[in-house]
Amino acid sequence: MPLTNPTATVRELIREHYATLTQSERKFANSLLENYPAAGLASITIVAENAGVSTPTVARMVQKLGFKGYPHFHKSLLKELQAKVSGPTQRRDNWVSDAPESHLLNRFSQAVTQNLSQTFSNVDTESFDRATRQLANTDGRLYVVGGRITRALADYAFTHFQAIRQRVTHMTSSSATWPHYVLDMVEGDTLVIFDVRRYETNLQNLAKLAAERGVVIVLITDQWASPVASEADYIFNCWVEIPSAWDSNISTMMLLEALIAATQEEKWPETRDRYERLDQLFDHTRLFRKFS
Amino acid sequence: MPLTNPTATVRELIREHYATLTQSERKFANSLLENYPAAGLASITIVAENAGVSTPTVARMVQKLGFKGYPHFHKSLLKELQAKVSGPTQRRDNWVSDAPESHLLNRFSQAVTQNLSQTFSNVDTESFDRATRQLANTDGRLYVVGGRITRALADYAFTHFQAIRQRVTHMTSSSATWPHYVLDMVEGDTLVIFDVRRYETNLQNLAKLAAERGVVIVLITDQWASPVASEADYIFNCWVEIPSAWDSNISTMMLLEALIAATQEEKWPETRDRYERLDQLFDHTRLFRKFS
DNA sequence: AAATCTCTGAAAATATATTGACACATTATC
DNA sequence: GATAATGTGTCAATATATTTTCAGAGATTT
Repeated sequence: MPLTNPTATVRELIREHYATLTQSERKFANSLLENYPAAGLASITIVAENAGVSTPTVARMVQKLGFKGYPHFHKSLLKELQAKVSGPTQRRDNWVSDAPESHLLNRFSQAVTQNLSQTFSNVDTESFDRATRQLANTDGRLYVVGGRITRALADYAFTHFQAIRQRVTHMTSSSATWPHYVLDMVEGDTLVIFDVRRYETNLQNLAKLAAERGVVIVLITDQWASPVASEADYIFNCWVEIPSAWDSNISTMMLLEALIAATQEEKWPETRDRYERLDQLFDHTRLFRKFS
Repeated sequence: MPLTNPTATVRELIREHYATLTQSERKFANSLLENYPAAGLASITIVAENAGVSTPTVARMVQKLGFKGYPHFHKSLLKELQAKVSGPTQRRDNWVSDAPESHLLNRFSQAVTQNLSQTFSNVDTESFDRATRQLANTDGRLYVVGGRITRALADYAFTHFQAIRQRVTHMTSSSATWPHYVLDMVEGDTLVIFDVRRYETNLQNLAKLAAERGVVIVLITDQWASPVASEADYIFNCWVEIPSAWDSNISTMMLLEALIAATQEEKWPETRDRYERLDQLFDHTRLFRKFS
């Protein structure tokens, strides 16, 4: 029997054919509906056993539903699951309205959306929260360092963390000077390392030296993880692939900003005070226009 | 190898072991994470094929994760799925899977998505394309400058543009030195200015001086537009509001990366050549690990 | 109550999945 | 630049899953 409706979900197919199902076939159908779709994603043997029926019963029933055999049924269920999970991601409301789909901006936005989504869903919340508390801890110094490309992110991090808390240091990207900083690192200090591919050997050495001195290391890296990971206490992976010769750091930036926002929230009363004083200083120097 | 943590989800296990995975194992890991958990619920043959690796690779990897074999891994994934579906709330969007909706990460991600979407749909494609051609034009010099916060973005832009084309200058954020640069600016040069609130008066002065000399000005600013806009030839507005005391620069970064990507595409043959030479230089200096 | 029909699961036959052994290719190391 | 180490896929063996066949158990009809 061909599929009456090739786009129907298995659930719908079962409803549709329920009347023609035999007793033990219904037993399986119920078992599947009760735990949908997981109860149909194992092997026919296991699935049958869980439903309390024999394997031929299951095989016959899926054929009744219009599938060629159990594997066909299995594949169909899987596809449904896939569609459900990737549903929101596929939603492309980020298109640039007046450009064709193939315009770079649209290709780019799609890749970026994908990356952000991946990055977000791979953050371990608990780890994030603990890292935040560590970053807010002003008992120790906070060091920030980046590589060739990520230097800019380290700089951005520095600027913001400096506004939030005291005792922040940006280690310049010239690795020759790093030992000078390490000299003063003590237990309880925090070192934020940005390292995306191509990973820099110097950063790994730095991490090792810092770890030896009891410094807590927060690593922000790409999805493949820098070798620094072996020394790091907190690791955040950012998806960075875009259709281009280099890697995107938008998700890296997002993770960084999220960390900054969380740290700020953690230290709020103190931070507000700092912001106000900073504002007064700006007013005084008249370097900036008042925002209107 | 025993399971280090028998209650960990497969996703967590992958994260935990990611550093020790080999290249093609990661290929599979990524494929699974991208379509989790569906991409791991078919047979090892199909799963491997979808990820573009061989079956033994998958088998070896799941053993690394601590499973006895592929069937064990499969069963584990299934159990997760079952637990999740039968859980209280079924709604899990793309956002952080294991965090409550009110967690900062989720609030943050929502705001960021909103900003990116706004920014994208407000880009004028034609203007974008023309700006790209301007940025790719090596007849004139390309100057990049930013403000207090956006200095980091200017730096990022500089690093990338320098890889793509010749004749790029990053004007340091110390405004005292800007007149020196202006001295050499001529018609046909390009000046990329980053200015988000609070807008800096010096940048406006700089823009005026540059515009007088016939320099094409590309402005990347926020949704309210910096006063530099009146001097600028190309204006890109980025949505920057997040629930925090400061502004987010993720959409700014995205727009910048899009411009870089487009410029690179515009000049592709030349750029590829530059990248290759850059790679050789890196190989030579051995400052970086080869990506694996 | 006998005959027939339908349903069901046991078991064999067949197809497919999984794993292990090996050889080649690639990458690190000296 | 040679050598060792590691990673990867092909292939074969083994195990497991799937389907088919078939005989017996119930239900239904005559």
